Amino acid sequence: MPKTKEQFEEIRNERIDKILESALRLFVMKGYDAVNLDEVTKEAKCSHGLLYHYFKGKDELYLAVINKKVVPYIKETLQGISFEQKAKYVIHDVLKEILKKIKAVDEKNSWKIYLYLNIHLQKNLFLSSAQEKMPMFIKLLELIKRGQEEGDFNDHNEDELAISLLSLIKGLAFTRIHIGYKRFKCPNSDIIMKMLYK
Amino acid sequence: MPKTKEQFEEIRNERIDKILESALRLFVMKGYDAVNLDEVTKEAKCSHGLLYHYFKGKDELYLAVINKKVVPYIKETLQGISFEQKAKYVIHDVLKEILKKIKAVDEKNSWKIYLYLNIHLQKNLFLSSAQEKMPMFIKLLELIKRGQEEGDFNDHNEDELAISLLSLIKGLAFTRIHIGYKRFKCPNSDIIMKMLYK
Amino acid sequence: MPKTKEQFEEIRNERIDKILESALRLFVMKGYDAVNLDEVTKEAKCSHGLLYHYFKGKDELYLAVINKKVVPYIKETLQGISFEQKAKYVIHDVLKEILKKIKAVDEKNSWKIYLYLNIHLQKNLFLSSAQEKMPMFIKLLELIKRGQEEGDFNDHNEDELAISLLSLIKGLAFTRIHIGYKRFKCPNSDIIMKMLYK
Amino acid sequence: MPKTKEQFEEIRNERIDKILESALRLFVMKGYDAVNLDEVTKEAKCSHGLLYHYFKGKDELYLAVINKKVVPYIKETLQGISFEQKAKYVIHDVLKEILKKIKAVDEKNSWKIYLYLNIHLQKNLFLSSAQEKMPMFIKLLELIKRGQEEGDFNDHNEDELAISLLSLIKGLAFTRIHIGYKRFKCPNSDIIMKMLYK
DNA sequence: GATGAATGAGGTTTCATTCAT
DNA sequence: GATGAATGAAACCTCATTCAT
Repeated sequence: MPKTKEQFEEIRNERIDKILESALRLFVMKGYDAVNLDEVTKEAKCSHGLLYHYFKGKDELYLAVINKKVVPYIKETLQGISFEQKAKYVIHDVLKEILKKIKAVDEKNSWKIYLYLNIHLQKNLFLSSAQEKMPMFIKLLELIKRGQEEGDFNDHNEDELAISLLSLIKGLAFTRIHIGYKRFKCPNSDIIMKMLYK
Repeated sequence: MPKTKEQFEEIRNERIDKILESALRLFVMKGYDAVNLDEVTKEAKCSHGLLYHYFKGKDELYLAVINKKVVPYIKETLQGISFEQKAKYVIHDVLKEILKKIKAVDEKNSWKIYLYLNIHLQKNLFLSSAQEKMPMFIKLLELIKRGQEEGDFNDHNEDELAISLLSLIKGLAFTRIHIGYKRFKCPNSDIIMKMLYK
Repeated sequence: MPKTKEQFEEIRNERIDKILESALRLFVMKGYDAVNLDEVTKEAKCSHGLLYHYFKGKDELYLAVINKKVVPYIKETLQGISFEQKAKYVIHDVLKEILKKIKAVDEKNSWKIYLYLNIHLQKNLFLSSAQEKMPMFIKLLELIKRGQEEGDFNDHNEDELAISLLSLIKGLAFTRIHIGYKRFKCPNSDIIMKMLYK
Repeated sequence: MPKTKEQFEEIRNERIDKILESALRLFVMKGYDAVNLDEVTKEAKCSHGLLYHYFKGKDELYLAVINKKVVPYIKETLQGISFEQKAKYVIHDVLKEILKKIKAVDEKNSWKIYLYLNIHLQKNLFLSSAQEKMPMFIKLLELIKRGQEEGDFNDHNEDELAISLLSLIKGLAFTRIHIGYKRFKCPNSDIIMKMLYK
């Protein structure tokens, strides 16, 4: 009995997902250049041919990881947060949500956060053009300004504050990944918020 | 008559230094794997042969950059600081010294700081064994504990605080490098110290 | 639809065999170090990449030549010989069989014999550990001892006799190879057996 | 006080000798291609420059080893032998002399014999033309013929006998070198002479 | 859709040789 | 005579990518 269209579709998607997951892990752990596609195919248990069937090349695979895995994850993570509240609550909520993910036993959370911030803090690679970057950064700047106007945050330059915050989180994700679950002590969100408060 | 030992020594050192400087820049800007030795030799204006005359290979070149350029620079940077004072002053002094370097027009400062922290926060590469790591981290832990005992710092877990601090600084150096001198707004050390204070 | 396993297997084996044959010839004619893989690939009409697809490196290629080409050949050559007879007949049979091969027009025979004895008489290279050596030597010792007990062989030290015999044969193969088919006068097996007889 | 001409001469010769000795050992142990001149200079404790001051290159160094070390040694070894006696006595004397050297504790003896025979049995290298080869071989052929006429040797083809003899000796030297002094059991010259006798 | 053989450009490394002093 | 720094061609090896089936 031949498979239905849906079944084919499903197999297809599973295969693509396997490749993306393997690629995600490896890109995070070793960095773009150190990854070789042999490892990816081995981990995803597929042939070179198939990988190239789905992705035009290494670059596009990387982009696909970002667009299919990382960005949706970040959106989902932040989707429950109300941006109507006072700025300090918004930022605190975002921070708590992200730290919760970083602390999670499942490392994948940290991978995605790390990759996301890595892209947003880097002026770089081939993807620079393909990727409209910094939306998160812009949003954060607005929130900080609002927080200052609302009288909650200190008067340091807003750029400084935003960069500090993002750098810190990226650093934490990086450290979480490379130091392992057990040895990693995640700072409380309150510690971090102190940077912003008056 | 052969050249004197001193003459050889001097030629040697100059050439080695040139190579190390080039390598330092490239390792920081592109990461270990993305660097190819052609670039290094081109930048250092020497042949492949010479590079291999002085360094056994890419690995060893990287290690030499760390040991000859980065570690001494960090030591020098911190050497004026008195560790006799109260812990909060020590840490603040260290922080100020490091931020001053990161803010400097000369990018090299940030390179070295970035590489140093990268190694110390990474459970890593081939150098893991060759390198007794984490001495800075250990020292920082002690200082934080002392600061807590002296009643200046909050009671958050000291590991958390240390990792946060180092991650933040590394992130700043990274951002400074990749975002360029002019666009980079370095946070004031007071902002950062807030993470520690009660 | 992918190629069947059998098809792949066949392509693979043909190509591998071509490479091994080229490598065998070159290793014998020039020695391990003088061979460069360019020659091998040119002779086997394949790319560098393919060679490395099948063999991890030069070392492994050499080992594969031994294990896939030389050892089986020796086994096959000696397989018809009955080891039940008196020792002097066994050795004489082995000798005749080997000399027949060395005298053959097709040089490949001498290559394999030469390489085999080269390995067995050398306390050597990288393969020392990977290779359980000297089994032929051990066997030969036993046969010589038996021949002495049977009253056919002289009473010289059995080690001396074995080494002489193998050295001689290796020398003949070497000479056959480097002096060419026509100029080579292979000694009669009777001449050689005289070394052993009373 | 300046050195005299003779003193300079002596230093010079000592230096050259050191280089030749190192080269000899390495050429024998590793083969021409596997030797690199760095090893030679290291072993001879001299600079690259000096080596090239005395020898035009690797080829010439090899030739110098042959002409300055190997050939004189062989001549010296055989010089006491009377060629007036019956052929069988001449050959036996030569054989005894050579085996005595191969058995000697000092490995150098075997090195030189091995290299000498290697050249004479090989149709080869760059030196083929530079080197009038085979004089020993020619001489041996004459002796064998004479021995046959004198009724002592068997009637096997004289070429066969000569090649067997030289191959055997070369094989022994090779084995002696690579198997070590202690494990090597040198065959008695009588064993070998049996190949020739009626 | 799927396979893995095959390619070749380009990276890393080695080493005979030259050279200024 | 003597040094060792310097060169560059050529070796070894890797890996993104293509291709026939």
